Amino acid sequence: MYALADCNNFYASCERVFEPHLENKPLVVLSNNDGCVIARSQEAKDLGLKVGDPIFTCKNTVLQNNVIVRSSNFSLYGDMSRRVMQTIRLFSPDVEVYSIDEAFIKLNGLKGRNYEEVMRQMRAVILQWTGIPVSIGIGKTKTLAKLANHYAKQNPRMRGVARVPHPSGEMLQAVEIEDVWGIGRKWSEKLRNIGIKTAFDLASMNSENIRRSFNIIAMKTAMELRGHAHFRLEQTPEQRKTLLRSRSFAKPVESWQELSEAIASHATRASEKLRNEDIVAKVLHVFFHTSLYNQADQRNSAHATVELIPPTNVTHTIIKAALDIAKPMWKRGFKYKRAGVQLLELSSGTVQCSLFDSPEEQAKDKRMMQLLDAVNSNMGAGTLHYAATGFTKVMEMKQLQRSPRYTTHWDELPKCLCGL
DNA sequence: TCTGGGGTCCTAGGACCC
DNA sequence: TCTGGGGTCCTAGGACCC
Repeated sequence: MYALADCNNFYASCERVFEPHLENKPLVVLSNNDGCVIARSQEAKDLGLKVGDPIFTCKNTVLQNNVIVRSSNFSLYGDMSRRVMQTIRLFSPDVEVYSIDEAFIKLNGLKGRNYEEVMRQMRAVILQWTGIPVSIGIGKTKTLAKLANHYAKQNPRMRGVARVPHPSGEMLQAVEIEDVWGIGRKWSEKLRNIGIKTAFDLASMNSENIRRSFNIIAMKTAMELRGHAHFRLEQTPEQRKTLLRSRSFAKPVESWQELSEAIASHATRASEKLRNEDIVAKVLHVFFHTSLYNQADQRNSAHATVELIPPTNVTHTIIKAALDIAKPMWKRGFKYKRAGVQLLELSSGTVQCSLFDSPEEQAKDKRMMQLLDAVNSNMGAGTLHYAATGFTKVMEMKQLQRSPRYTTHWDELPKCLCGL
């Protein structure tokens, strides 16, 4: 048996933990640079605000309903997530952290006990210790646990915990096809066209037909709905295959100076991430482009790939390689809106050196990176950085409404929540 | 005026091998 | 008109997830 614990309106709930006066009010959290809605409180959902809506198109709804608007505060969300996950681990050792606000839990260790009861208890503890409300779904497969979770959220009378019953027909009929885990917009549309409208309908479909019309994942999803497990709990995450660092600019960028600083910054962040995971990259991809909403003659998109020989995670090596391939692609006169650096063919362990590599140089680079990481870890990110990342603040985000980083910065600790 | 930032997997088709 | 039978690797595009 599996359970899925999913935090309710996670980012909005995090904002509320330290600002209880936001309870029961419509609240949205925006993407980087305050562009789009990425999270909503229930009240904001009820007003029809959608994830992905550009905030400037929602102006009327926001003003008329006094919707509270917050910039994203990932330091806070990441730390709150860690606390929730830690609490979950006290109830079962078999936990897969599936996303920042969700975890699958294998319930086998709880045999003989009433699963719903234990999960209700866990839910209460998480709420008490972290202030975050969660919903929990229980089922024979991960897909069914997801489905039960969705059902719990839709039906307040479940008080946050639902379990797929035997027989499962009624609950499966109550869940729309697009709400099934693994069935997205395109497939839902296609399925609806052939009369498949609910989870129950999909579970009743012939497996081979599903595989032919969609793919093997869709087929496995249908089988999971019938109670046959195909997706396992993945506790030790597989080594990542790619790593991307990119961002839109708060203000469009025209000069090579600013663009190069942005690319160097992304290269820096990506390299740090590599070292953090003790892996190296063999392939580097750099891209930048103007706004997708520009007129055709004002659009420009550039990307290039280069092999890193030997594979590396050294910041200055990656910055140099990135700038070397980016420079010839930059065109004067375009307003660039986004840039990024992607690393591929990642691997861990020993690296095959090439004939002309110098082990002495590599050892030196390694010591330098260790020192760099140690300083930045002790004294704050960016304390020590490469000049190539610049001083123009091109990477600074527009974040007008960010709440304090209550739990991760000494200067921003909450001083008093009790009104004294 | 203003439109996020990450990931994974599967499939088809083409190029190549014997 | 007829035109072998197996493989692998790579890439682009499209689907999905949060």
